[in-house]
Amino acid sequence: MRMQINRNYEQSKIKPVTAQRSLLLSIMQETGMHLDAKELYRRASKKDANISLATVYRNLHLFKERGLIDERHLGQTRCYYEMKRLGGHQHLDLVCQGCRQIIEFKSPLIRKLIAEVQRKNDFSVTKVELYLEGYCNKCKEPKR
Amino acid sequence: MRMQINRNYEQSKIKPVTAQRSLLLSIMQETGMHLDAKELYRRASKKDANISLATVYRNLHLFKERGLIDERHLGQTRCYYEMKRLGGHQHLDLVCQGCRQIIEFKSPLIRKLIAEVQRKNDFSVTKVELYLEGYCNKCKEPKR
DNA sequence: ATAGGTGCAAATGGTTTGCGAAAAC
DNA sequence: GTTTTCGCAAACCATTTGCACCTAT
Repeated sequence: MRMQINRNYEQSKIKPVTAQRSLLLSIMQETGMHLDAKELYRRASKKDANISLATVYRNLHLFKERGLIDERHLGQTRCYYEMKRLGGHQHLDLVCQGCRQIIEFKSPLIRKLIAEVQRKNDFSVTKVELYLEGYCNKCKEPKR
Repeated sequence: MRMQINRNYEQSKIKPVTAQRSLLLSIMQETGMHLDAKELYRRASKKDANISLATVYRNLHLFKERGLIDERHLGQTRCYYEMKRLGGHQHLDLVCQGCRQIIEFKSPLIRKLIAEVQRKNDFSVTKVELYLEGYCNKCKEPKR
């Protein structure tokens, strides 16, 4: 099966350019939000009905390793992925237990906290995962 | 199978007192650190060779629901559990990618950050999961 | 030509669940 | 005696992997 190949990631560190990789990256770029593997697979399948979930997983690992995307867990058993942002991409995710929306929260305190950890514990940070669960303003009134 | 029952959790909100529940809670209390279900099961099996992993899982859910323990993910597919601490138990976990140890880090910045979220986003926080991955002072010099 | 990627189906690992036997109250 | 839990094995779900085939370079 031969496909149109979008080479707009050629300058990146991804070695062999394949149709599947182009497709996956362009979906992630357009989407600009957290996607899990299944959802990415669902969206990719609309353009390439033969793409397999294994390919999605393999390439997510590759993209992560090459620093193109970030992985977050957000308290789920599955993982979420999103394109890496430039600059201060440190943020806190607020996961609403009512509507399941994910709200991003940025604050200078996050950078300060990370700096404090590095200094006080001599710990060199490579990955930041910060999230809170609770109820957003629309979903207040928790069940109990 | 009849066992000695430790009733020291009778005042808690756990409805029927069973030998398995007493055992599991006492192990968690003695241990005072992050345990995953398998490790808790391993330790419980030494005292009660017949206890099943399903019972461990079911009771971990129960304890969590009743507010006796906290659950954390720490970037793993499995979950870790620990007894709930009194007062400002908010902390950040540092997960070392070298030796896999988990270091707890406390800072007033954490409370400030959470307060800021509640105020600025009108988000009512019910669960806090904060962790960083990286290399501890002994494991510095990441592989690449 | 060849290193490496892909699809498929099977394997894995943590967690959950249906069910009949047994314990708690 | 009734309600709930327990142990077992099977089911689940996200993810990973072995393998034969195919593609990019």
